[in-house]
Amino acid sequence: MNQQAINILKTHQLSITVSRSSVLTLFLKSKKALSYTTIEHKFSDKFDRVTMYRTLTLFIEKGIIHTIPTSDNTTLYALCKNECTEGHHHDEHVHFICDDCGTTTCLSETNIPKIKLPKGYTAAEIQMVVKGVCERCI
Amino acid sequence: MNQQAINILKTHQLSITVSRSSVLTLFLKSKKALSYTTIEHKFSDKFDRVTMYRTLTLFIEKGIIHTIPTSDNTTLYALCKNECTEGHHHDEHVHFICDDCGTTTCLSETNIPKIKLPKGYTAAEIQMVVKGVCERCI
DNA sequence: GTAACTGCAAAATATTTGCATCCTT
DNA sequence: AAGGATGCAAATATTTTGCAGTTAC
Repeated sequence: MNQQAINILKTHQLSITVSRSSVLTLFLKSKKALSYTTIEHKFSDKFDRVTMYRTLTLFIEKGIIHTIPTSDNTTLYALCKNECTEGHHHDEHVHFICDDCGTTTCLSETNIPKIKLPKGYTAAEIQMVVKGVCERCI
Repeated sequence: MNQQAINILKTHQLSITVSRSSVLTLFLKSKKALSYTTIEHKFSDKFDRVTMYRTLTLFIEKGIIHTIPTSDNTTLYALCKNECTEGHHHDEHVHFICDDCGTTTCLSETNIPKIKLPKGYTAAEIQMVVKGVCERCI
């Protein structure tokens, strides 16, 4: 089992199981956002669909991964950065979805600019998704 | 039937039917984003679920409505502004989701700021969703 | 050993498709 | 009248729940 994955699980006081560390390792390796279908297919021979759902739900609750909103109504999951704590996501970077290869990347270095909201509105969380062509598909 | 709804349908060369104008009227009246469930419940006694799905899909194709990405994996639909044309959405404003009342509003006056992407990335479409407290829930 | 995790079966929910009928143009 | 739109039935896909067996600690 991947040591980094184990550490993350320990940090969040979760028991170390094969399915959890496998899913986490996949995220750590791929370094991009993954759809539920991708994850499920990757492990369909090893774990049950239900376990996948429960694992992902748990990771979201614990602030280990977060969902990325996409306009085409698919759910994408990506690793949170360390600042995420349980129940409160700080995900202040831009997500990029490539129209060509379909890959979603967290542009960790690209911060979301501050914006001025109309009078009366208070922001708690901002998400920004850019679609276009990524560096690998130019 | 609402005349404004009829005009929109005509503009997009769609035949005028009760279900289409009803759905469109709902959007015109509510002036906020609506979930599929909301729309379906509103008309469950009048139209079939299937008709709702087909109507919404058609409106999206024609550039009449667009989907709003949300982090909690629900799909929201909102009216496009006039600049939207078939197959190509220009939806360069910010969407605001109120954590209190759950309402999603299109902040038409708040434009999405230009951002600098990493080398190699080209943007075609940008979406920005802000969560927080809206003017009605302060 | 015990509490938590997993797998299986099945329920509940959401979405899509085919086809006969009805409505718009 | 003709083509498109709708409703119904049913197929398919997605997500959730209950419970018994298994595993981590």
